[in-house]
Amino acid sequence: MIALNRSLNDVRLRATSIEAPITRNRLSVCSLLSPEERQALDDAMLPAKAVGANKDLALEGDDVDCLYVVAEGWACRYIMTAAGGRQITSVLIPGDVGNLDTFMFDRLDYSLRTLSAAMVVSLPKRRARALAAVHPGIAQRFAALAMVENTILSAKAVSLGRRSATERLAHFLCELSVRLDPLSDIKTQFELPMTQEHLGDSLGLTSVHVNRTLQQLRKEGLVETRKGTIIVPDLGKLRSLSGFDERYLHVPAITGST
Amino acid sequence: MIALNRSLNDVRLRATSIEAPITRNRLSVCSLLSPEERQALDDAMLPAKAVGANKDLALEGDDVDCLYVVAEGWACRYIMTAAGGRQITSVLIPGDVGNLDTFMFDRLDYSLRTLSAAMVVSLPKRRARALAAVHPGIAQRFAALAMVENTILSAKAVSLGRRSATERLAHFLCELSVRLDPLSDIKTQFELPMTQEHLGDSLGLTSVHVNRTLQQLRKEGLVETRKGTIIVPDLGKLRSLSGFDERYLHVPAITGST
DNA sequence: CGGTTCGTTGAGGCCCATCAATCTATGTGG
DNA sequence: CCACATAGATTGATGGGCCTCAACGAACCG
Repeated sequence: MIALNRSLNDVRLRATSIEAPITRNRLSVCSLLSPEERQALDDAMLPAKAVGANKDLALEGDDVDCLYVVAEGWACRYIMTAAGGRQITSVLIPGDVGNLDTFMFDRLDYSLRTLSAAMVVSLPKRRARALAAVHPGIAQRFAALAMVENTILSAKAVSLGRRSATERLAHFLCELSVRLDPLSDIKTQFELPMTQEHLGDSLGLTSVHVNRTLQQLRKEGLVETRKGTIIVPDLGKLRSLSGFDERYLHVPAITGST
Repeated sequence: MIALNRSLNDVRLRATSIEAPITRNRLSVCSLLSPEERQALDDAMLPAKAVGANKDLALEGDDVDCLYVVAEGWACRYIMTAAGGRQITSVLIPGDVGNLDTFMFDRLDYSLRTLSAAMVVSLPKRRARALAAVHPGIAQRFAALAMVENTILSAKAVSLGRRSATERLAHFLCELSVRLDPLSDIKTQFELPMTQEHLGDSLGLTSVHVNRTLQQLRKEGLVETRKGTIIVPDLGKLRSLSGFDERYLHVPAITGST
């Protein structure tokens, strides 16, 4: 079972054939939904669209009428300050819903942008609301996803508020290692389609300091980087360095696995 | 202990009308719920309990079986880092649900503590889930509250990641001025039952630097402080200084007002 | 009065930002 | 194939915002 789910490549291959149902979305892929609810959600999704890297899907202030699901590739939510600073508030990986809150609100409070080339699936807000009004399980699914985002945002607040640059970066990598492969906690290597500037905008640092911090981690043998992929030789060390505790991600509750 | 007794008396005076329904909670007080849904939620609430200031209601790692609603007084969620740092991830004001995510998860990812003396109402998790499984409106209400918390957490990430100490403090005060009185945006004075250390733990600063930052704001005539109350002579200036835009709080969507 | 909590002030230092230059990899057009 | 452009990674020098440590003041209460 774990072995089946371990390979992301399988899923990605299937997702590229647009005819196949979109399997990588955290809205409907959940054993907690009834089969009818899952089917209803999948039926409401519009066909996937290909988007290039560093493209804004929507801008802060927009009235968006669709939920965007990142089926493939990475994206992010970001907010600009008056002074021109950029803060990435969420990094979105395959399966994530980019603008969950559009389910409730009209105005977008952040901008939505791809980090890498991506496939994006749209779910019309009206249909999502209509489904949630009929199926309590779907409404609860929205609540569940919102609550996980809540814990991730809380963890980010802890990092931004109270952790050093090294700890922040290490913690972020630990978080990704779990989110990218929820069912195996031995994900010690993964592609990271983010520039050091992206990392800085996510971690509240400058790209220059991200660079130096990465060097520090490399020097201590905690990470290796090769052309956009991250290798973590000793996940345990990285976790203890950053105080990472994966339980806040609530993988069982979200995947529906035991 | 002594301070506790005094505070308890204080609260009891106001709370003597315990027979009356708990009106100050953002779960059921919402015109978007049907009258039956609202009634069902209110009926599920347990009687309010008085709690002193700086008391932990629950600790990180606890398996909590109730949702705690802060009916009166202030509270917060906080997370300790391995190094001993404290980060307040959310400040809870009257009406807020302290642990919304307990609706979905068993383990608490943060500690829950009062800031001032408070009245706390409990809603058993099982009853909340049972209600949500039957009433889609209630499930959506949980989703809506979680999504507002997400926008507040995102704004906090922006502050922690990209704003100076002065901007952070100013932004936080602007946020409170709206949250404390959603229906009038002219709330230029309010009680703030937080020490400078509390503020520091919320803003990712030390209490010493909060002190200096407050002095700065006072010197510029942007805030006045009197015994636990904050006065904002010119809300517009404070807002533009901190880049505050109240729309992210989505007051209309949450209160159900137009 | 003495204890405690909270606010205030000062001196010194570090982490990270800022500014700027260089290097590398990749891609592009002639 | 080379000249050139561009994006991203790297390095150095310098400075500042905030932390740390420490002491003192103020308010409150037993």
